[in-house]
Amino acid sequence: MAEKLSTEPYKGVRDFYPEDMAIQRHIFDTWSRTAESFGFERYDASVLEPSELYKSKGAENEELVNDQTYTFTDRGNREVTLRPEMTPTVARMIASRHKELPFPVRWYSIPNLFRYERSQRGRVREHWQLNCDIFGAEDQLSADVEMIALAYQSLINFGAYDEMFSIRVNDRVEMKEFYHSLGVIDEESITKVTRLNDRFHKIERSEYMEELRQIVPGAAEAILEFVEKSEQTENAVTKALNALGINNVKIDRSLARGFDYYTGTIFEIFDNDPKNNRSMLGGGRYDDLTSLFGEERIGGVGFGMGDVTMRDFLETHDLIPNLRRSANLIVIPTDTKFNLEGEKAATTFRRSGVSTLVDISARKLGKKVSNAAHCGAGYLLVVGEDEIARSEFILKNLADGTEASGSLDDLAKQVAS
RNA sequence: GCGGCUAUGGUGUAACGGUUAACACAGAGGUUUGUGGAGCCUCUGAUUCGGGUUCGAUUCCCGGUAGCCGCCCCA
Repeated sequence: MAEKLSTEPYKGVRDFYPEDMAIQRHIFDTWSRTAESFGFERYDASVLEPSELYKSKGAENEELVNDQTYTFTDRGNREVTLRPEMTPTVARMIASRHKELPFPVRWYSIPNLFRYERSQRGRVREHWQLNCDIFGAEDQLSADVEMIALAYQSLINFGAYDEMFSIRVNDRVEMKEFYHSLGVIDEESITKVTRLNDRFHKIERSEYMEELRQIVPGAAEAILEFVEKSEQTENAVTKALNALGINNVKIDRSLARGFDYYTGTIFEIFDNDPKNNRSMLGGGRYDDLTSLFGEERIGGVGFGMGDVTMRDFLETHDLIPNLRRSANLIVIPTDTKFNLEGEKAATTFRRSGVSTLVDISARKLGKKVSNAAHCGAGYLLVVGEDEIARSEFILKNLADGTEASGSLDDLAKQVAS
């Protein structure tokens, strides 16, 4: 005997058994439905991209690509990366057709993304993400507000209530103006403060202040006050969201959102449940994603939300509905020698649009009936010697126990209606 | 990359260092053979791997591996 292969999936990725797939479909369906209800169009691309796409933004990115992505060399000696995020891809696609697209463009996608990292709660090596973007809108405020409203609505469409989550909004332009007003001008200090602010809710106040004083000795008190009181303030985005009836939104000056392309509004949605207190979704405004491709600058606003964090949220708040899906009709041959007659009968029902499964197992009739009832089918049809001989069948409604008899065509019409 | 915790049937759990490793669920079969989810009966099936301590290890120690939870990072 050869050495046994492991039944475990590859490190950090998941198998989707039917019960998991049902949840995954529910998440994807809800995402699509929400995005399309805002008039967004779906796009997709390959998981493979040339590595330059991710390295082009400087040495920092090169390191990121080398350490945290799946990158390999193909047989043609090209360096290839499994996409770790969707934004560069969609920027490439937009840049490629920017002359023919009717801006503003509203696009969404549900790509699978890969990152080479140690997995932990809420983070695995392959995940799916709803990505929504509005490109090239002149009215930036409206685009920002619509984007956040879409994110909000998707959670509502999962059955969430406002109290379950909170939307936190910040703005990089406003932060910069604030720092400048304090005389903090150099980029390095601003970057350090931003990075520290990102940990504001995680660390002790004293630790925060200690580090802050080291970076900006003269402005530490003012910054602390600004961050601490941010919830009591508002800006154009939060006011507009309030006007749309979205009230679980707050300014959060500690919000940082990494250090890449965001240039204006940034936002995250947090789970309010202490058991799952984490960010479920994040996004923001970027001025320029396309000049890398030699095209004019096209800005936009977008967000991404992951399937893993979404599922954690739904489980935490008990928002996963009963998703059991079985065939609507189970055909039960009384003996395996009638299985093919059963398949024949099933064909009639399937052609009428009734999902139909033939129980071709060797179990006894009583067991088959039990199973049909157990798996949640709506109807069952027994196919045995008498029925075949007379071409007349009995259809049983499992919900109320009633029976109807007739030809297969008649019964199929009845179930279909 | 760093740290902590865990590892027993398919799943979830139990077992003072001492008989045949227990229980529940799931699965298979039966309940006298053509009709309901129950009940009852039966069966299948496990100590992650490699060392060590011991008369004896699921239990204690060391290491590997894997998983989980943090840190770093977060696209």
